[in-house]
Amino acid sequence: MVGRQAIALVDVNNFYVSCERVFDPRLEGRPVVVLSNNDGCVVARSAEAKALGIATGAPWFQIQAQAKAWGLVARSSNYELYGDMSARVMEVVGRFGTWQEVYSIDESFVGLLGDPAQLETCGREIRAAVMRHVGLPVCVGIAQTKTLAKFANRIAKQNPALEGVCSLDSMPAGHVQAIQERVPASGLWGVGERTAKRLKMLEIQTIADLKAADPALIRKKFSVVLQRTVMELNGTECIPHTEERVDKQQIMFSRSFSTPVTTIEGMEQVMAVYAQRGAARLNDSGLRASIMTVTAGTSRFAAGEGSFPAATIRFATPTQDPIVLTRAAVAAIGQSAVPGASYLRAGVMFSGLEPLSGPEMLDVFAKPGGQPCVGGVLGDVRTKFGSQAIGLGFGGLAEPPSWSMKRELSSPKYTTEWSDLPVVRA
DNA sequence: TCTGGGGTCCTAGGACCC
DNA sequence: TCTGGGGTCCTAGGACCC
Repeated sequence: MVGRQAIALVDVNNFYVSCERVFDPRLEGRPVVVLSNNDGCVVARSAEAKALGIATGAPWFQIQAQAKAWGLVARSSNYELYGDMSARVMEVVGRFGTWQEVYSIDESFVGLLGDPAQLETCGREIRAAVMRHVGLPVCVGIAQTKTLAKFANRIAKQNPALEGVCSLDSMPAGHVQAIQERVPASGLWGVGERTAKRLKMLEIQTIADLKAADPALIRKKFSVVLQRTVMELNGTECIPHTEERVDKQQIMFSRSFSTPVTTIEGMEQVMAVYAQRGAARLNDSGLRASIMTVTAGTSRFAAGEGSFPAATIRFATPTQDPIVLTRAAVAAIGQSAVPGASYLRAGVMFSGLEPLSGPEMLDVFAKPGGQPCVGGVLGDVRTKFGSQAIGLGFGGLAEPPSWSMKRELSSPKYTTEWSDLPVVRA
């Protein structure tokens, strides 16, 4: 048989934890968790931590007390490290595919070609290559559609005997069927809690049940999204692969604070900083925005109504100018925030995006051949001298303000800061 | 005291037009 | 007084994902 098409889903096992382990082998074999921003809750767990019964999303303050007794190690999330490791994994995996779609920070779909035996061999080669070049463990699921590749990947993860690779076509059909009859539909990519509950009312409980359901009925009662899932389960490709990332629709910068902000002036400071962080993202993406939404919120867990102000600003001329955006964001939050409310988070969101084009703005900061704008210059300075090197108003403070994010347990930026390069002694 | 941040896609409904 | 079909564009909200 020549050239049968298949799709592989390659993802890194416990990605954040595995990244930490590459640079700190003492973490090997120990329970390890990685925490969200502000060291709030658990976002990644090692197998040992899962075995302890620690759930994703578990608040750190609730498990911290037992950490010592468990020998549990916690790390703050270090997105610079993970982002850089991700790029390395994607590059290696991409070498094996006829196409590649990067789906998330630790997953990509790749197109493979071959008979079932070749496909499985290829999966093993991908796994070995990523381990050799990047030092991270991956699992590979191979099948005819994305939905099935995801499912195969799950089988690979849950059956150590498969050694990280599951090619659905190499498995006995009865075996696959048996698993599908056992696993609830909610274990499937694209089927969440809500949908699973509604499916149950139609006596559709397992993946096998869903696979056998009438696609037309599913579309009528649910959506075309779920109909596609049903068809993909039956081997018909319905979810297109997009090699090039489609243009972004929106760009956000949103964060919780380490301590509440209760004054209007305080929120104006926050917005001054956040608008600049958002503007920097716009600049990095080569985009400008015609709509900016600023939001803030009190704790979702506090008693009472809470306050969730939101204001939308439209710009007659799309912009990415941090001065314009900061000024507008500060004014908007000043008008919509409630004095005395105990705000815990804020964000800015940009939409109505379009590419920066043409040097229509005459600017003293213009650089030859580049985009002439303040945002670009600020970006260059940050790249060269560090992210805290320059900013406007409160965004230029060298010492972070009191409400800034807490990241007490962070590992060094091993691969992206010269000063954090690991030292090896022989 | 403490509870993440960033996205995508789809649908329904309203405004407006011919 | 009752009463059209068809279309576009935009927005809000739901559901899901990692």
